[in-house]
Amino acid sequence: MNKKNWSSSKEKCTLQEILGVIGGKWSMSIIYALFTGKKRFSELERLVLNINTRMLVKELKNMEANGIVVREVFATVPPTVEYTLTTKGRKLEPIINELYKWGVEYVG
Amino acid sequence: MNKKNWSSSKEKCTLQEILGVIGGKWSMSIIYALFTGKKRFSELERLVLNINTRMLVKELKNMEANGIVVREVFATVPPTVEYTLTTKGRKLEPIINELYKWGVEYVG
DNA sequence: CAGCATCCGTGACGATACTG
DNA sequence: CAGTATCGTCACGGATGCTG
Repeated sequence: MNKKNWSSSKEKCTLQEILGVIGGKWSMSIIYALFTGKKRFSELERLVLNINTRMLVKELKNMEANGIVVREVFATVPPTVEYTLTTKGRKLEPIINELYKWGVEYVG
Repeated sequence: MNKKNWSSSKEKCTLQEILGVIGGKWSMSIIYALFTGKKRFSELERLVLNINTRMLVKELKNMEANGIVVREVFATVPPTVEYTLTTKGRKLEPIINELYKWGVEYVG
C-alpha cells in the first residue's frame, strides 16, 4: 500500500502515514458523504461528484481495510451493499468539517 | 468574512479544491514544521523527512501562491531565504494537530 | 446494482548534477 | 545556501466494457 518502508523501527506515527490512510484524492469526500448516515454504493457514486466506479471501489476498499468504513452486503435481487462509518471514521467528522470551513473562508 | 456570505464569494468550495491547496503529499508536513516558527530552506529540507529539493521547492511555491506561506529573501552571502506561515496558514494548526492526534490514536 | 478487468495517458515523484 | 535543470519511472486516475 505504501511506497516506502517507513517505520520498520519507528514507533511514531507520521503525517505521511496518516495521509496514506485518508490522504487519497477521494477519501475525505467519501467520508464526508457518509457523515449523514449509511449509503449504498450507487448513492456514493452520485454524491461524490466526478468520481468514477473504479476509484470509488478502490477508495472504499482502502478505507475498509483501514477500519474507517464498514461494508454490509444484503443478498437481495438486485444486490444491495451499504457503507457506514466506523467510530474511527466518525472521529474524523470535526476535523474534516473544520478543514472545510477553513477552505470556505480562505480558498473560496 | 462569515459563513453568511460564503455563497456570495464563490458558489462552491469543494473538498477537492481545498485538497488542491493543502492536499499535496508534503504540504501538511511542511506546514507542520513551520508551526514552530520561521524556517530556512535548508532547515525545512532537514525537518521534513524524506523530502527532496525538487519537491520542497515545488510545494513551497504552491503554498506561497496560495497565500499559506511567505517567502523572505535576504541578500547575504551565502544567500538566506526564510519561510513563515501566514495567518491563513496558521489557522491550519489546530486542524493538522487534530488530524495528527487522530492518527496517533488510530493509525499507529 | 455493485464492482471487477483492462487499457492507457498524464503527471507526480525521486535522484542527481549543476548554478548564482 | 537556495534553488534549477534534466531525466526516468511508476502509480494514480480516467474511460470504458463485462459479469454475478
